[in-house]
Amino acid sequence: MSAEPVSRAERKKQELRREIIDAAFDCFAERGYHATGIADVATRLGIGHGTFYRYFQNKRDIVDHVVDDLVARITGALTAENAPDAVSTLDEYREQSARIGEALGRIFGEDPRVPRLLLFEAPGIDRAMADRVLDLFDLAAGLTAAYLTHGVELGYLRADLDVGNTARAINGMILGTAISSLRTPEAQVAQSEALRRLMYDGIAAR
Amino acid sequence: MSAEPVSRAERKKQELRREIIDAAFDCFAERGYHATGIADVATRLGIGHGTFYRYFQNKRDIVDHVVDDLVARITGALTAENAPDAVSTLDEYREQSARIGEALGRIFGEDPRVPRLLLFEAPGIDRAMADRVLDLFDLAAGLTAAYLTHGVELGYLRADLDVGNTARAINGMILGTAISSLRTPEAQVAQSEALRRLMYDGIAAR
DNA sequence: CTCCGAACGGAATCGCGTGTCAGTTTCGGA
DNA sequence: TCCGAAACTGACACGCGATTCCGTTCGGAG
Repeated sequence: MSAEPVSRAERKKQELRREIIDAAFDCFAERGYHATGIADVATRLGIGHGTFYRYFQNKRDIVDHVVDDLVARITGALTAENAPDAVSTLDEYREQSARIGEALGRIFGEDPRVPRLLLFEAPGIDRAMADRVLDLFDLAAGLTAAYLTHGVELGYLRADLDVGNTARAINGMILGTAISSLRTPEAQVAQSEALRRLMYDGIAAR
Repeated sequence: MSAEPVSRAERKKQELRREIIDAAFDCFAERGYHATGIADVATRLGIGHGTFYRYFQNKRDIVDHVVDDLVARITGALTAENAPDAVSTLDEYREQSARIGEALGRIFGEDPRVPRLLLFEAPGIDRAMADRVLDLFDLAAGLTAAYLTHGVELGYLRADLDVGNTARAINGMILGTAISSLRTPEAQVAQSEALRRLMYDGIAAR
């Protein structure tokens, strides 16, 4: 982008940095944060664990980078190509939510290590990390709320909708889907469909 | 119940055992499992940490007992005085779910340490502990599914309801409420109402 | 009051994992 | 081919916390 001193060696360095982050993700997600030592991460890459400290301050430092990565991927999927004001009818909205659901399903369902790290490991590391996870939930709730608000304004959603709390409820269902997929990844699609059905039709007999 | 050799000293012993479990719960929930040492738990009670090992095998052992306690409290609230077949109309069902919601709200909302320990600390301890948490989710899903099945059979719920997956979606919303209550405990009631509204009316305009 | 076994406390032990550092290797330029 | 700088390595030095162990205290039976 700006600077251009990418001197071959510099590129190698960035590449190793990436690999360390990926290896750390693997270890943390598989064995758990507390159970993996720096040595484990290093061994997985076939480097000495001293080298690790040339790239990251300490163990706590790297898990932040790992989570940065995940958060970026998720917010990317959430915002990309899906502006709230791109739709104007209930049916279009339903299609859009299916699209978003698919994107999330791809991230969470395709690799169980993602939800495992983000939902099971991260919150137990630290107060600070737990707060990051809660921040992510808040961010997602804000996003969902924006969609709902848009729908209320255009009139295809109930006028008396409690936008904020309904958004949290919907995100809760998504969370539930992500967690279920830890045990039964194959049920994910049906789960996602049931979720949408609940949103649009409720559960009551007509 | 059965035996009667409760020799005063024996009662004292059981009492201390209880106190240790409670103190451990406090410490784990406040500082986190990995951050609290046995010494912290012992100090909080004013006993030597050697004494701890007269009551529990090791650190891992006690957290199991702490979780046992929580699980018992939750399943108790879930099953007590709320049999699925106690209702026969949609309105009654709605009242019953409100009652269950209140019971859960009392447990999760009244003391944020409960959801914090159960949802944020426990899953990161161990695979085994993570499995216990997932088991609890499954149990809850089964329970919710029983309510839904009953409603479908009596005809006040949609005949084509995907019972299992809808149950998981509903539990997800409850989960979302519990997590929200970590940051905004006061919103819990509104959250719970929005959840029920979503279940019964959906989000679409009429 | 005396004695004995159980309960207790906390100093000492032990193992483990983080983070450091001095010696070694690699690499690019001259 | 050689040199210096930068990167890499892994043995080592901690510190920390779980668990053990033994001298001391307590409680209640005789």
